[in-house]
Order: sequence, then structure tokens, then C-alpha cells
Amino acid sequence: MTHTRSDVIRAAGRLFAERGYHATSMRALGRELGLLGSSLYAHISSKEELLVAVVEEGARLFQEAAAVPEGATAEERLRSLMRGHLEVMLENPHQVRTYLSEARSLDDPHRARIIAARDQYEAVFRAVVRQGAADGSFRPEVDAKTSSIFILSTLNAVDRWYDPNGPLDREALTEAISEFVLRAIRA
Amino acid sequence: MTHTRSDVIRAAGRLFAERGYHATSMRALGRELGLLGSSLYAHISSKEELLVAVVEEGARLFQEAAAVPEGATAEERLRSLMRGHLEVMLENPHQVRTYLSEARSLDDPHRARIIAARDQYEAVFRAVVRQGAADGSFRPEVDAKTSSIFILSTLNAVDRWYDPNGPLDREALTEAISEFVLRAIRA
DNA sequence: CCTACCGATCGGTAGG
DNA sequence: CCTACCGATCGGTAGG
Repeated sequence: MTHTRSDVIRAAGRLFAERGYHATSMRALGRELGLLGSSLYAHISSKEELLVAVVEEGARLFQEAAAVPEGATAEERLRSLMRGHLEVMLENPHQVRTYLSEARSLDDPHRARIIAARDQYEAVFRAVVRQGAADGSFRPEVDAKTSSIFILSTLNAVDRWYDPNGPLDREALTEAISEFVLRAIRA
Repeated sequence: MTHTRSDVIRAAGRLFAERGYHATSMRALGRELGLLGSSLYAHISSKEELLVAVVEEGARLFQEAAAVPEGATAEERLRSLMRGHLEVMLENPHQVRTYLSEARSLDDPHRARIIAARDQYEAVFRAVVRQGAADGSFRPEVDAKTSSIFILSTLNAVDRWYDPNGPLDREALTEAISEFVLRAIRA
């Protein structure tokens, strides 16, 4: 039962998500894997490196999910973006929560990279909203930037309240958010 | 230039909001006020007590803002709730951020109280949404609970992106969110 | 991956 | 509100 660097990063993601980065000690992380805090340094070289790994993995997951169908309508594309976003969130809850909530504990250069990655991702949403506003399927007055923020706000907050074992299954959640958002911006 | 308990709590709110509870040391908090970490214990008896004070102040502010006009339409009442919520957020950014993001660092009994207070506050939104669904002004299919979560998600996320010195002034922000939400749920 | 440790920092106290 | 501390815990290292 020997561990890999990847095991350490996964366990770190879980604890950072549950307790927060600053509230997670290397000794607690070691305990999670059945070893001492000092033994972790055989696999990694600093605690910060673990946060970087988890957060960048989160950013990568969203980026990959943003591959949106080309020849589709704005509504179809936005639906696809929202579905993909929720899929990433529900399949990778710990990385996503760490990505959403603990990125601010990153040092300056890493935080700057994450902020840039978020903006790039948000730009995909903005482009789709703009497409819909231009072709008349979305309201012409909607501001692409503001709308995209509202959409992502609703999506990201799922991390704070949604219980996968609760009454609302994943499909119903996706449909509820999609309906809410599309009614808000449709012409 | 002597300090009161209230000064200490205010400075704590600022640092907790900026760095997070666990990343704020009592020595750093003391420095903020021009005194030593140990001197703070003349005004308070533990670090946790400071978090409790800030978070409960946040809860109180929202509760007080939830006094919604009685004889109004559902739309008017919801508008009033959203405006009040944003006012609290923009006037008390540090307490609000601490309330929204650091409550999880509270010990069990205090955290439970905060969760209960949040649910009570959310219930005011649910009641207004239900009113609108019942009188036909909101879509009959909207689920009051889910809709209220979406509405509060959009409102609370303002803390994460809105810049009061940016191009969107407070009135435009309030109008943009209100339009987005009302279009989403109106019949 | 453990043993044995390092200096730094943590929240907090006694006494003035 | 400061001086002078306390024990505990922190991230991390050397050597095996």
C-alpha cells in the first residue's frame, strides 16, 4: 500500500475542500493516507505545491468542458456549456470546491494565472451570449459580460447547496438551472 | 487613541474578509490596531469569539433588511428583497464576506445557529416566490425553494466580482440582477 | 517512508 | 495595554 504523488494530491484536494487550505496541516494530510506529515515530502516539496496542483487541475477540467459544438444555435451552445459545467462540478467536487474557494490562498503569480484562466473560460460564455444577442434569439439589451457572470454565479453556487443524495437528481438540477437562465435572457 | 471591543471586531471583520479566518493571526490583528496580539485579550477572550461576533452581525444585517412591504405585489416585494440584500452587501462588505465565506470555521453550535438563520432568511424569499406563483404573476411551475436558491446565488456572488469603482454603479447592478431574475420567473 | 529534529509561529495567560 | 512568557503546533529537513 505505497502511495504516489497523485494520491497525495487527491487527498489534499479532499481536505482543502472540506476544511480549507489554511486549516489543513501536513500532519492531518499524512494521517489521511496512513503516514506521517514528514513522509509527504518524499512525493512533493511544499504544501503550496499541493494547492497549486489541485487548483490547476480544477481549471483544466473546466477548460476541457468548454469545447462547445460549433454549428449550433446560441441556446444549444449555452445549454451545452451549462451542462458541461455542472458535470465537472458534480464529478469532481473536491477539486472544484478548492478551485472556487481556495485559489485566493495561492501566491501572486499562480493566482494571476488562475484568474486569467477563469476569464478565458468566462469568455466562452460571453461569446455565446453575444451570438444569441446578435442573431435575435436572446434579448438585445443583455450585456454579455454581466449575463455571463450571473449564469456562472448560479452554476458555481451549486457547490454550496446541492446534495447529490437529495430529492433533485442531476438531470432535474441541470434542467432547472437551464430553464431559469434561458428564460432570463431569451428574447 | 484607545480601542474598544467594537473596534477590535471591526478590524477582525476586515482581516477575516481579506485573508480568511485561519490565515489571520491575533498578532496581525493587533498590528492592524497598533497594538500587540496579547493586548487584544483585554477586549475579547478568544479568536473564535471574534468570528462569532462578525458572522452574527452579518446574519443580523440581512435579517433586518428582510422586512418586506406587506400589501405589495410579489414582484414589488421580491424587488424590495433583492435591493435590500444588495444594500447590505455593498454597505458592509467585510461582515458580509466573512458571513458568507468563513461561517464554516465556526464551531458546531454557532454554525448550526447561522445555518438556521440563513434558512429563515431564505424562507422570506420562498414565501414571496410562492405568493407570485399563487397569484399568477410568476410561472406556476417554478419551485419556490429552487428559485430562491438561484436568486440568492446571483445576489451573493456579487461579493466575488463586483467592483464599486467599476463601470456598473449600484443602481445599474440592482436593476440588472432584478431584470435577470424577474424575467426568469415571471409568468 | 520513518526517526528525530529545527526554528518559527500560533492562541493565549499572569502580572503589572 | 505592555512585558514576558507558556505549551502546542506549524511547515519542513537530514539522514537513514
